[in-house]
Amino acid sequence: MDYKDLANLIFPDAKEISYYEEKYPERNLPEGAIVTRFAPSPTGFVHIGGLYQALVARTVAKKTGGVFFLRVEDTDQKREVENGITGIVNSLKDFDMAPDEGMISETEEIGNYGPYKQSLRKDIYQAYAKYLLEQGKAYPCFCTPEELEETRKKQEIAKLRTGYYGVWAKCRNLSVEEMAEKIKNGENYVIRFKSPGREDRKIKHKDIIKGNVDFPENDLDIIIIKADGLPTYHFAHAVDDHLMRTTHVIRSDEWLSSVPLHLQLFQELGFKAPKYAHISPIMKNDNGGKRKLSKRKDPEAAVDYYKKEGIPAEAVKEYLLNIANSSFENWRKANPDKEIEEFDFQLNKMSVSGALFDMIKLLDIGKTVISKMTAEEVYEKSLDWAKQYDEELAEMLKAKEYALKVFGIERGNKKPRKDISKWADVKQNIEYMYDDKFYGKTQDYPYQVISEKENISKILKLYIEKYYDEKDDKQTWFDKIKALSVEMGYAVEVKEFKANPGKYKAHVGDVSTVLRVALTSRTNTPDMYEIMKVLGKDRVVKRLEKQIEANS
RNA sequence: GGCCCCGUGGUCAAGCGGUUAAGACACCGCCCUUUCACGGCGGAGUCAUGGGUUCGAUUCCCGUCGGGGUCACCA
Repeated sequence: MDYKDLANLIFPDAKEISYYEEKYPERNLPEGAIVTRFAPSPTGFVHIGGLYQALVARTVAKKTGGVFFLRVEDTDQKREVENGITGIVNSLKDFDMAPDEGMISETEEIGNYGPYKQSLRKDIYQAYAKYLLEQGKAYPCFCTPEELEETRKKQEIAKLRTGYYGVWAKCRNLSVEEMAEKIKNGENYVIRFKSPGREDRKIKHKDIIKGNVDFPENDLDIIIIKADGLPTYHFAHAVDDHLMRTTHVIRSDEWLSSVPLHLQLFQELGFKAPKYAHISPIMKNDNGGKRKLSKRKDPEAAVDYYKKEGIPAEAVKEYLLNIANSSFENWRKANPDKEIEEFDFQLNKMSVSGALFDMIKLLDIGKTVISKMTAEEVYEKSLDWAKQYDEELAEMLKAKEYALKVFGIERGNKKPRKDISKWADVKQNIEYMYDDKFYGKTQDYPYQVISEKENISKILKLYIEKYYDEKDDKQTWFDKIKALSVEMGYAVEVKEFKANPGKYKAHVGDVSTVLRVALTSRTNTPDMYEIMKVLGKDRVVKRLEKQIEANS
């Protein structure tokens, strides 16, 4: 009995690895093309950190004419969640980041390097495990969880490194006959990798992001195939990224310390190792301390949160890209209208330490992103959002022509307004342009400097009777407000008012405020001239008259 | 605890032996022929700490402290 016989005993039906090597040949891509993947587990919603990794991975692949694929790592069936894959696929779609290859629904996939769902690749892993077994580079281990726990305790008491290595690796030195015997007796077992490493030797790793990192070699005989026949992450990573011809593994930096193991696995399997880029996680401030954004505690950790809040996907991507490469910001300033894809993203420029998540900055980017949209785009997107999350708004937006006019106010100028940072802001921003909302609310009107009732109604009355003409152009319209100010005895210029503070009680801006408040019930709105145009004469007069009445 | 990573203003960060230590968000002030917003100008605010090395350290080395990761039949 030798290793070969043992391998046959364990995996009698596994194919030769040459079969898979031929089935998944090197990719025929242009020089320098980078192949990356996003490889989440279907264990719940997509985390913002996951989206971040996916964005980075996709960006470098796109930039180099490579491939970005989605592989689902569902080797832990206990943690699996219903419709987990759908959630992942949809989240990527929401951010316009659909993969070139991989899963596209719960059961379907595209691409020639699949299956892209690990639970469907059992045969492949077993073929490679068999390959290692044949060479004596792997062995079955019969230790029970209880035994493992016991050795761990012993190690702890003796203040030794915990784990399955050296003298603690009991099954490592079983004879082939003993192993075969136990298997035939029906004992449960897993397959372990027989590590050739030594803890007292160093291994050098050059990470694209972290730079040079030296570790002790791995000497742990880690499990590669679990009792259920499925591989562990480490083994699946080596086999899959080799067969799928991944060139760059971009993943969260919690994997950094597994690099010695992974490199060893690639080596012993006879694979060429990919390049690694370990991304620092996105953090959050927690009572003065930093911690990773947590799925349980932080709603903003879930990518769906941004969708619900109506923060444009584009803004989230820009924000993330900004964390990834801070030069993005300057590039964006210089190229306000270019597509994100045109930015020359540099993997090696990514920060080595984790960034604190900054919602305020994100919302600021949201404002800029939305300010650049046309009225039509704003309309479509806020309607899409409203249909899902705000019925009332959806109802308001039914009258498309009118909504377009409202969204068109001060839009498209060289200096567009930036007052909407997310779709959830839209309603309160346009509410007063809708009569049922405007009249439906009882509220104290925030008149400011000019607050005496008689003056207010006098201004409004005068304006309607003497000055207001719907056909005026903007200059005439404003000249009339000035004339009204003069007639009321207020300063016609703010400058003049400031120069002679004792001389006037108020100025033209205060008169405008009275009109604005009467017309919209608020003190800050976009350009009043445009608002009045959109409202139209009848509605303007009606609103003003109502205030005259209220102030008489 | 072992191993590994990190530490520039409130936040994201450029800089990598000699700089008035960029820029962005936030904050404050001023300006911009109506408010708000935008925009412009200006302001406050930073190299964790102690030792080296050096003519000179934010930049290099070591220690300390602080933060993070990892040590599963989870990924």
